[in-house]
Amino acid sequence: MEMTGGHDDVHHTADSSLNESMLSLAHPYQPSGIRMTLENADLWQSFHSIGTEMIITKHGRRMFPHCRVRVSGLQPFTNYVITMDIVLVDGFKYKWKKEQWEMAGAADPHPPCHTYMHPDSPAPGRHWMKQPLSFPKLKLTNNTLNQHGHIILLSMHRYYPRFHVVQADNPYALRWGSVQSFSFPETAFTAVTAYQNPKITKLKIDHNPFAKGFREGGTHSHSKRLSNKSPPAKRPTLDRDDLSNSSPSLQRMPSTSQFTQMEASRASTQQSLKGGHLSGSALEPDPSESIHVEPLVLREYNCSSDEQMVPASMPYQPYRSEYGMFPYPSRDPDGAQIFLHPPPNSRSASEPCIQQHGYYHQYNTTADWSQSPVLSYTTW
DNA sequence: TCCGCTGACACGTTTGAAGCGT
DNA sequence: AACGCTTCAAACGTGTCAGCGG
Repeated sequence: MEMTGGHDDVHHTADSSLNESMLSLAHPYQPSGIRMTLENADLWQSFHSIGTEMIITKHGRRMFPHCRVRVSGLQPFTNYVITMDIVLVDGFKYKWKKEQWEMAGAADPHPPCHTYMHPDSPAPGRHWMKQPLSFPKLKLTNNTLNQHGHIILLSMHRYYPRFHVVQADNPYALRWGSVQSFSFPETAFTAVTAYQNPKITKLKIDHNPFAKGFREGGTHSHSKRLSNKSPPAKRPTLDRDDLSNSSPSLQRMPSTSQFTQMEASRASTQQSLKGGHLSGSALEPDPSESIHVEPLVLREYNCSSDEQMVPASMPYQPYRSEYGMFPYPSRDPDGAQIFLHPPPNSRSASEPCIQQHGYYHQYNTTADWSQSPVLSYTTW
């Protein structure tokens, strides 16, 4: 079993991969050894490189690829709750035009977002670290009246999944001092009710076993099916979680920095986007900081709740901005932000907590934890 | 007219119960 | 009786398409 004390080597490995600009932002010590790795990273990268789209339907649609992560650095015998939510990348909506996504104005008002709790929660750290955890049953919907706990998204808006590791014996006794949030830029996607990019369709058909019926015949496969009935297939036990087991992993290495460093980082990010042409999603790193599948680096802030993010290792299909500016994110307008409220008095009201690669978080301190509606939105 | 959304459709996959043998 | 394996059928999940509505 992977024990907390055994990660020093990995930390060193990752730290040695820091480039100069990142080193200048790194904090000399790390407050937490919790790390999260995206297991099916290469699959995500395949989609990310052409612009991931996720279908949302009234009754809920599963994600594909779904999120599969490995956690390490937990205390083996301490209980943790692991949750996932999906937050807006920025404050814009998009449209598919001329074979690419481009901005189509400000984002629509967003409904409250559900937080999806992993069904194993709460569980001791050794359980979480024993094997990768995935969220294959999570469904996305555009039905704001959804009563099934599906995560509500808006079509034509960009999102990314976010994971929270909370030290807690039960979901009703979360300890704010130990919340760690993780996100992966390559998991950003555009929510759609129908696929826009045919490349995405093809990639999904190639990788998703549920779509095998569409592998041949292209767009005319539907009519083909009508005349080519095949006998019922045997029942091979195919574990969808194993579809990308061989994926190289993207590792999330905690590092810390402080507010002044965040400002520098933001300035750097904005500078990298000069010219108005987006080099990628709002989560996309400066290309000069792009790291490949080697241990990745993130920037994190030493606060009660951290969000850790690593750059994607592949360029993303460019987004065309009609505004000549980087789609600077909104303040996480969905309800999920409330999940990250720190306990009262834990930080100043205006202190920004996280800003990485253009993504900017600021804690809302208008509600304290005891009043947080997160649990009422949490589903598992 | 354009564009996004919805439901029907047929197919493959998953799941769990039932049956059988050891 | 308990266990493990196989078989079967229903449920589920998928992308495509036509039609609808704003």
